[in-house]
Amino acid sequence: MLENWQRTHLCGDVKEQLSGETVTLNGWVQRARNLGGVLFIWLRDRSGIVQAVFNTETCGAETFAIGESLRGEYVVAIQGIVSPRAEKDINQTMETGKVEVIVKAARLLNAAATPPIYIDDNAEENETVRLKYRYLDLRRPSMQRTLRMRHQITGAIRRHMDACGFTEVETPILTKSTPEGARDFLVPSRLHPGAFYALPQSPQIYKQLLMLAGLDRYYQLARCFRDEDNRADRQPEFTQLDLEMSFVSPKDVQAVVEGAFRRVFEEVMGIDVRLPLPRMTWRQAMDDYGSDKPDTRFGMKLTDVTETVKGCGFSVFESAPSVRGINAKGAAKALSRKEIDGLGELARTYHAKGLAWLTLDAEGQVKSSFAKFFPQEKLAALLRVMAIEPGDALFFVADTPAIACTAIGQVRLFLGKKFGLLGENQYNLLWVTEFPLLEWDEAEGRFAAMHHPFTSPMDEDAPYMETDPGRVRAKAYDLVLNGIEMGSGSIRIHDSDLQERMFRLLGFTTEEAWKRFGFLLEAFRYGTPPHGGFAFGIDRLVMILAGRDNLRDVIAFPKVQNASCLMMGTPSGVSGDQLETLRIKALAE
RNA sequence: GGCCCGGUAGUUCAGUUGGUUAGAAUGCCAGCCUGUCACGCUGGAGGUCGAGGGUUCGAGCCCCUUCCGGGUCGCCA
Repeated sequence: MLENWQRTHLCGDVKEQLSGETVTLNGWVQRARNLGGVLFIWLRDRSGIVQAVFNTETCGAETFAIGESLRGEYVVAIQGIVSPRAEKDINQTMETGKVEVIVKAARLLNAAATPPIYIDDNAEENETVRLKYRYLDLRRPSMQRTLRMRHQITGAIRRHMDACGFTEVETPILTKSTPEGARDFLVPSRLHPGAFYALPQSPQIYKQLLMLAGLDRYYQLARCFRDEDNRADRQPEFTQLDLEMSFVSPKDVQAVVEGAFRRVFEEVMGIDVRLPLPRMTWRQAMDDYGSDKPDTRFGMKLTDVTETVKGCGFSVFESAPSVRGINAKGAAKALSRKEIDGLGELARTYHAKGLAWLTLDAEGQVKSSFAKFFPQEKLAALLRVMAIEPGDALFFVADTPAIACTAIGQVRLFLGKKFGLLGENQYNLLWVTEFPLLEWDEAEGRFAAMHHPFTSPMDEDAPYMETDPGRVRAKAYDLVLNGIEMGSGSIRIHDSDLQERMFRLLGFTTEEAWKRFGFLLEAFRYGTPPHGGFAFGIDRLVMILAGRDNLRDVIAFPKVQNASCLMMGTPSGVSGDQLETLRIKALAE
């Protein structure tokens, strides 16, 4: 079909070195400028854009007529001679701007309807339009760069895992619904009317069984599915690096994961990551940053002033189990009263009842929402603990420890962003360790696994599982990058008795546990090696490294917030025949 | 499920206190033009103001409902 029209070069590679050579190029018309007797066509392919010149004197009337017919996004092949441009005609803004291709012959490979969006990185089309015509949107150079970067990242990871002796194993997409965790996507079974497969939320159980099977080191770039509400950083289907290792302690798993990150940063970003990464316990992260995924690119750490404000006479502080504060250095002047009110709104979003504030201006004048309730010496003590200096602004939240930490932590993040404390090209990776094994589920009235029900308690805490479950820490660890949770892992329970104790803690009877996970408990009896692993989100990593702020930009064909695909119209209804085959009609009646 | 923001030519937007035939830019179509590079000039076509209902003499604008898109809380082991 292409015959002699197959390209000899890519558009972006047409530079001065090729001057005088005859080249054949294939690509899309980026823009056509017709000046009458001469016309300029910008030709684009994945490598870049180059200018082609049609001139009646150099290409003949027939070829010129083809050139005149060209419109945006037409697919063409051109043959011509690479020619340096005259000094005055050089386009400095173009990679290939010192040359152009003097067209000798051209062939229209395919016409194109007028595209709804212009293919350009500077275009500002609404995302709805972009997603409906995703295949056009992906023609934009920035989108192609991002997808190539994603490929580089997964490539670096695969090379690292290979070098570490891991075996990639594919686990089923059609799997079994699990009771804990997120909502499952279900697939009806034709051969078993009324029964359903579930799409995997993660290959968790399979990878543990692979350890039992003696694979020793497994990994997979696994597609995972969760039927929950979406966010800028949450899609219903996503990809994670999933890995599991036998005969290991947390530091062995962390070493492999760290190595993967170092390799990615080195190969893709040219950044040297120093190992081992910093560690921080969950307790310390919550106390200092008010988050289990601390952004350590700036300080403004939290201070626990619960003790300091005892007996201060301000009932809001005194009646709360915990009072946490931050000192925004030098922010007193920069924050208007309206902005401070806005911070209060922010704190309320995270369930704080309010935000107490105090500013000290350069003249030593105090303004505050609460100081008037304080006796002089108590206020002085508080300001001393907060290390206040003229120009500083203090903020406090009084509530349960969890709410106080989270709310003031969010105020901290907001202020960090506002005052430009988040380094542009700074990447702070760290481990958060010693997570609690359980968290209290208010709605269910029982403890729930913080990580998942196969997570091992720390040896020294295991004795308290029955007597004081809330204090038990887990052999669980998260990797955090710039305040975003990249992934989490743990050492698993490999002992059937301990696993049964865990299920009991989560409110399963032995019978229920066996019904749900019988195959796993059964398997554990046949010589399970101690094992542990990790999983981290590829999409989020690409998002951060590509400098994007939502996942849709790093996924070729993403879903929108309500989990539909604007391009294909997914999900969609199906025919009555299909429903009948699956017995779904019968089920509904 | 809650809260917040948005929806007007293909696209990006403007549209005053509710007042004549809803505008601009760009894109598109046609004509002219031999060195443009966001080419230029002339002309033209292009609208269910997301949808439905209401208030009003009169609604793009006010009210209600609803759909769609975004952000977020809950949720996401």
